[in-house]
Amino acid sequence: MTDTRFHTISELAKEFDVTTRTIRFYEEKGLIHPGRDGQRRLYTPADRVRIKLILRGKRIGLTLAECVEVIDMYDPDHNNLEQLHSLIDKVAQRRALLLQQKKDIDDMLAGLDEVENLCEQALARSDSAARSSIN
Amino acid sequence: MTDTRFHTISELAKEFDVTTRTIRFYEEKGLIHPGRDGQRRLYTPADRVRIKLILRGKRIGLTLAECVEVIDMYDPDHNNLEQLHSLIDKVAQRRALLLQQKKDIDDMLAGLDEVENLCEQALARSDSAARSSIN
DNA sequence: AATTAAATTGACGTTAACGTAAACGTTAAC
DNA sequence: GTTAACGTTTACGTTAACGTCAATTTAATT
Repeated sequence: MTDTRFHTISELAKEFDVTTRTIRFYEEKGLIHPGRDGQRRLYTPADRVRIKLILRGKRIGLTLAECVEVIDMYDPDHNNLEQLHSLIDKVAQRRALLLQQKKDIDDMLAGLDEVENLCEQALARSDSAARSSIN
Repeated sequence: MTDTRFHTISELAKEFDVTTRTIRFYEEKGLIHPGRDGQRRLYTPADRVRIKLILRGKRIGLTLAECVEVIDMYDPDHNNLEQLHSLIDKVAQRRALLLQQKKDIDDMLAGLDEVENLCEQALARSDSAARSSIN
């Protein structure tokens, strides 16, 4: 039985379709902390999840710093009341940003619908033009 | 009656909460083409809309180049069949990206819900701890 | 043992999207 | 008529997020 609890850097790079440089860069910036087997990096499932969350954040336009912010919300300091309150505030702010983004996306999707309709109409017109040119 | 059909650069900068440098930069990059009154730039409502679309695109993480791509979809070359088909393809691709982003956002929102619940539970616990410390 | 494939560190390069500063023109107000 | 307030061009600076070598080390294969 091979130990499937760890991943190599190239496995993860392939899985997430990023370069190994990218993954090492995330470590440079302190976003992940893989262990080592001698010199080589070993990534736990937890590391894998963090990378997944980072890339999800990036897909919606977060900076790496913002990704960390969001990810850190999952692992808060439960001992400090002040921090809990500021965390709640951050959650609210982030939620507002995300809802704005959803609206932006819906607006764009609606725009794309229109564009598509215009295309279809234009195609329909050129279709009938083609048919009449046969006669 | 003052002519309200045009806007100055600072009006737009204030409205959209960007710097004038930003607006001039978009012109440098060919995203907008304001007219001139002598040396001064004059922005039409159409220019204003383009800026609005650019900023909407940016909010969901598009690059300026991608913003242009999307905006150009609204103003296609209706004369060319090939271009119409490639436009339809682009619309489909963009739609897929946007739907992925919506999913990412929904996932994050769900995550934030969880975090918020954890916060509330932690607060509830410290509340009861505080109450019992009164007795 | 020698080759090959994968990983590592270090360093410099690159692109996008503006920021910032300098130096100058214009016009509205006092 | 001069001081603000606003606008313009030119140009160099900056930050984030990697890319791209180069030089080595380690591991696996033949």
